[in-house]
Amino acid sequence: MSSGGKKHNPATTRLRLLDAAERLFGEHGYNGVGMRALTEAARVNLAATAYHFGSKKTLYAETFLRRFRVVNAERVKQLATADREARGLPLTVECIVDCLLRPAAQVGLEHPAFDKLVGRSMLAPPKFLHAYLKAEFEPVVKLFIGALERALPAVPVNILNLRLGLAMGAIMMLGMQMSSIRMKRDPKREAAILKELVRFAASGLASPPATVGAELALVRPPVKTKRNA
Amino acid sequence: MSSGGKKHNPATTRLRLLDAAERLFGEHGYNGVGMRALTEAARVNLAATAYHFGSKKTLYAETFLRRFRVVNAERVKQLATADREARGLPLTVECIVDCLLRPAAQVGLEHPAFDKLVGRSMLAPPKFLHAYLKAEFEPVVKLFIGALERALPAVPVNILNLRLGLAMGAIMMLGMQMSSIRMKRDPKREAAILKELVRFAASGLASPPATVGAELALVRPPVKTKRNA
DNA sequence: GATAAATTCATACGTATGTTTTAAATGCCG
DNA sequence: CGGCATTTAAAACATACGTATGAATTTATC
Repeated sequence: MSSGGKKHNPATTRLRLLDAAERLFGEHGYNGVGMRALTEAARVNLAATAYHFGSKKTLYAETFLRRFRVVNAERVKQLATADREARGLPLTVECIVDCLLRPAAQVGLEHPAFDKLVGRSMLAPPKFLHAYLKAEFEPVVKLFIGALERALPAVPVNILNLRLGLAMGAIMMLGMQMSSIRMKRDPKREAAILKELVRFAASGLASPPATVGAELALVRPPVKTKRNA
Repeated sequence: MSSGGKKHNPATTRLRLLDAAERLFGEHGYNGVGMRALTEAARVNLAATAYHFGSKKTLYAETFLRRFRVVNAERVKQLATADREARGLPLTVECIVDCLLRPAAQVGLEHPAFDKLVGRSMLAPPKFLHAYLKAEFEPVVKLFIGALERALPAVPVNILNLRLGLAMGAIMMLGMQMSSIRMKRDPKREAAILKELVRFAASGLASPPATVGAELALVRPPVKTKRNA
């Protein structure tokens, strides 16, 4: 770059872009929003995206990571707290599921636009997102699967993996419904719905396996990585 | 149209378009596929979409309806059969859920591309799809909610509605996972996974309500229609 | 207050978008 | 044969796309 340029507010441009991206990508999908519409909604120059994020794709990825980083950190923290307070005893399934879903519900309620974005783009993320998401989620999933294994020794781990996926589908569905309803926030109602969601997911996770396990051998085929315990 | 034109095969053009649309829209989303790419993949003239479907949007909608019509018809049929064989007794939850999920799993396994399309576009369908989908799904949902009410008199109907939505999220999640795995079809394994899914969903549906019900009063706000019982 | 770095700006580039319009070419039915 | 529906190729339509450029302007540092 040469010199020069005009900065109206110090660093709000990044945030304005992220907020507009969260809302618009959630409403119309990645390919449904052009840079013109996006930058105008953010009241920002067309070239600002390239300057602050490098490309539209990177902005999209950052829109996810900004929130998921805090969600996943909170998940890990709540699970650790619960684990500490249990003093060696295995956690209940409802407790584990609560640690998993509460932080997501929290962020979803505070940012309904993000809920919509997740529902729209998380089930089938564009290929360029895979790397970002894998890095962000893998360790968290590993942690919770471990806790579930200890809480449900009777359920084979591959079935736990399958069921955890189903539970994540459920929460996305709920997020979509909630975010498209739009009403005044009501802590009592929100707590009740979260409780319902936790109950639903925990119920499914803890139910006696429907299969002997051998027939399900490959719900997920073994991922071939170098370091694969 | 003037005159002229060349017809290679009698009426395969429609089908080739629908098949290519199912695959490509599932892989890249509605806005991620251009008419040029689509018609070339279908080995069909660029103008064929306009001729047979009128527009890209209509083709997209027809891609959904072609399969959902058979899925929903099969759902209704299986529920009716089960109801007849029960001779007045209320159906079990697992049976109802089986009637709901088996036809979808069937079609999903036979057409993995459609599974992908559903997972990508069903949670947050483009606005122009709403009308089509509502007309296709509303009566079926009403039917199954009725059956669930009879099977689970202890669970308030608004909670049933919520949970049914969660269950649909779970099956979409499963469809996505399955369709992205890709392996030789294995009837035993497929049956086992369907059983797992049914178990998961039925478990969640039948669990004792976590809330007293009043606090949840408006999971879905009352839809204001003219004819609203 | 000067100098340099960071940021914003307006604009332009090349390509792709969905749709429509030409025209001619083909198969089918009566 | 004459008419009809379908398919094709080719081109044009106006608009939108994501990104790059280089200067203008603001902020930071001395």
